[in-house]
Amino acid sequence: MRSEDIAKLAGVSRSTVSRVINNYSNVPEETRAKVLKVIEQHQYEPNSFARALAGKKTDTIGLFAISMNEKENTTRIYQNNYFAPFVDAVVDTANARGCYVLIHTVYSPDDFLKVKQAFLQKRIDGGIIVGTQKDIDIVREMVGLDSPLVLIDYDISEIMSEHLDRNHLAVVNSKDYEGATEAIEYLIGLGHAEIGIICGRMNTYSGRERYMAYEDTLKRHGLPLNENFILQGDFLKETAYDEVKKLLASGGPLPTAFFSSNDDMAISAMEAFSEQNIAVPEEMSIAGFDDIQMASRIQPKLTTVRLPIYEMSKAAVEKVIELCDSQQPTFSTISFPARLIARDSCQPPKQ
Amino acid sequence: MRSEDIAKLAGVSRSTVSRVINNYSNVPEETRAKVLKVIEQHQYEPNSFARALAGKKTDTIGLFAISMNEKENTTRIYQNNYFAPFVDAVVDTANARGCYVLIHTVYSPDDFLKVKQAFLQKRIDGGIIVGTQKDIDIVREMVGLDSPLVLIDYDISEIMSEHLDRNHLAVVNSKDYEGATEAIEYLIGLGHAEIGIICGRMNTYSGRERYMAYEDTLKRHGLPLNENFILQGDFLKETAYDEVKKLLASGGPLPTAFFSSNDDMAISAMEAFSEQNIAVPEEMSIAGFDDIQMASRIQPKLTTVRLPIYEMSKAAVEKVIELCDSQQPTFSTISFPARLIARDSCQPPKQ
DNA sequence: CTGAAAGCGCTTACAG
DNA sequence: CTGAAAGCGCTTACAG
Repeated sequence: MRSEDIAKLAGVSRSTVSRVINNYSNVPEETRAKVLKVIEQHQYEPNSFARALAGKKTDTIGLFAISMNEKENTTRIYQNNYFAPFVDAVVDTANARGCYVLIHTVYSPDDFLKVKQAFLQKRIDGGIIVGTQKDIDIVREMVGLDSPLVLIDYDISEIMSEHLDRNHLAVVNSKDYEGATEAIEYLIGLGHAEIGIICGRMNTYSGRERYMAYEDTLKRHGLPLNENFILQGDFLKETAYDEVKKLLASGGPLPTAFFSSNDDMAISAMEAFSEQNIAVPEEMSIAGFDDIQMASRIQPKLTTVRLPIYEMSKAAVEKVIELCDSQQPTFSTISFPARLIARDSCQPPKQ
Repeated sequence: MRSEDIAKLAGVSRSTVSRVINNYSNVPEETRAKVLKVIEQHQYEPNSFARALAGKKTDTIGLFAISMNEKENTTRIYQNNYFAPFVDAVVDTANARGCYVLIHTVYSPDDFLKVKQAFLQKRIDGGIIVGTQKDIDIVREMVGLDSPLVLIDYDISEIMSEHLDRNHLAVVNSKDYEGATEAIEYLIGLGHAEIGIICGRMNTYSGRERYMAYEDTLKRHGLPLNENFILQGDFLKETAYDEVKKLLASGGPLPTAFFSSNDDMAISAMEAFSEQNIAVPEEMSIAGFDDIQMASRIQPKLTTVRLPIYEMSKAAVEKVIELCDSQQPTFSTISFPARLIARDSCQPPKQ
């Protein structure tokens, strides 16, 4: 069934059929009704490719999740507790706005070709990239494609200094620095003076921000920065588990609290401690970041920093759509607060 | 940049450009190289819509997650521990096969229009539907669209009796009945005689299968079926929590073990019990179904039935692609085993 | 081996 | 208000 067929059946031309489909105002109500009736009777839907070819939008946005450093065969991306809610929220919002979403994951630099193709082949009106690593070259390349693009979680100052701030681009961030600061000050307020950190991947924006907040806050409070208490994680639970075990095995002194750069690692750390009979929170306080679903379902319930993922995703979707609609290349950026959710995994240090 | 431009630059016709893009054999190596060079220089990618219009495939498959009974504003679909891994695995497999995936969620019957449109508008070559409820009318309608379609988790006998088994259709299931049977027999083997169940949504195939396994197995072993121990759940954690609390509040006798139709509910039940100081597994054994990520990270680690989601998803993707490629309408079905993973949440009943 | 031409199914000036 | 026509960017018989 093509518009031609509908036209014949309704006794009009394809032009008219097209006009009613596209809601042109200059179609008499009677004609419109006649055409609409035939369309409904036959469940006609215009071929989306033909429409797109003829200049309409695709009504599809791309969602690309970058997860370069994930190890093979371990947690994949949607089981990744960080990405899953973004995917969830983006699809949700986009669907509600009548957009389809094309999803692609990127595990290696080669996979990037696919996301470039999605743009170049005109499969999508615009795209959202989440989880970009610190790699201004890739960002430059993507921005160079000159399609509406929204980056979730990327260092704005880097974009500014590279003068990438005047294309069809928007950046949506969360205030990780402030959120992490709040968590650490909470720990300090509880009386902790020896605070360790499990780092995230330092080549991501959030990984660095969360770490910097840790370092700055300790310094500001005149607290020692003990190298042994700075565990090199990568956001993955296995690594955090191993690092904690290693610290424990070393037999050296322990901090009284740990701030973990994400919940997944915080929970592994809890496991590692409890296996060594170090009670959380009695003997060791742990705070996480992200507030993943599991955080409130384990024992003790995890104190963490909540990321406003839904709001961020929604903003990202609205931004791409806005960029698709507007002619003027604009650059914009928006940052959402991340706030502490105090639960049961932290308490004052033992005397 | 269009094929026309490439053609000019390479000194050939569009036809030839198209031939090299589509890997026709009758292009001399020299010509091919010349064209390829220009293509690469300009990062040219053929417009996917034009290709599709001209008869090529879209190289896109649809993934539709149906979640009709989810309550508003509560767990959305990708945070849904059942769907997330399917999405993960499907995207993964499809991407690896060079396919894009178009995702859409269905929360209400109205949303179904969108999935129909995706087919009708020819946006995708074929689709995968996961989470279809027992609604043969919708299935009939989808199958009637006459596009390659794979159903994950649907009652095959229903399809057979409706004679829907000769279209571009495939069904991918897991052996929930056998898996649930294994779990219940394990409980029985441990010595439990009073076994309760937390039901899933009975309008889904897996909800019914898991329940039937429970009923049949108890009967086969001559064990009593106590109505009070049959909790009406719907796969959602909140409902399970409430139901367990209600049972506890009733003050009536308790079973010594519960089989929960999914892990999410099993974990809620554990919470509810522990809040009433009923120790799991000492005083109450609990077995779940799905083996979600959280199952092995909570205390006690949950005994559950593992669903081979990755294999199922992979089969689904391969099946749609196969259906897209083949001319003959075929019907096929494949069923994957689900097996018990015994962990720490079950033990023999207290004397 | 390769180009000219028709066709895929739409949309949108253009002309009336 | 509405139809004929051009055009979107490809692919693929067809003819040579």
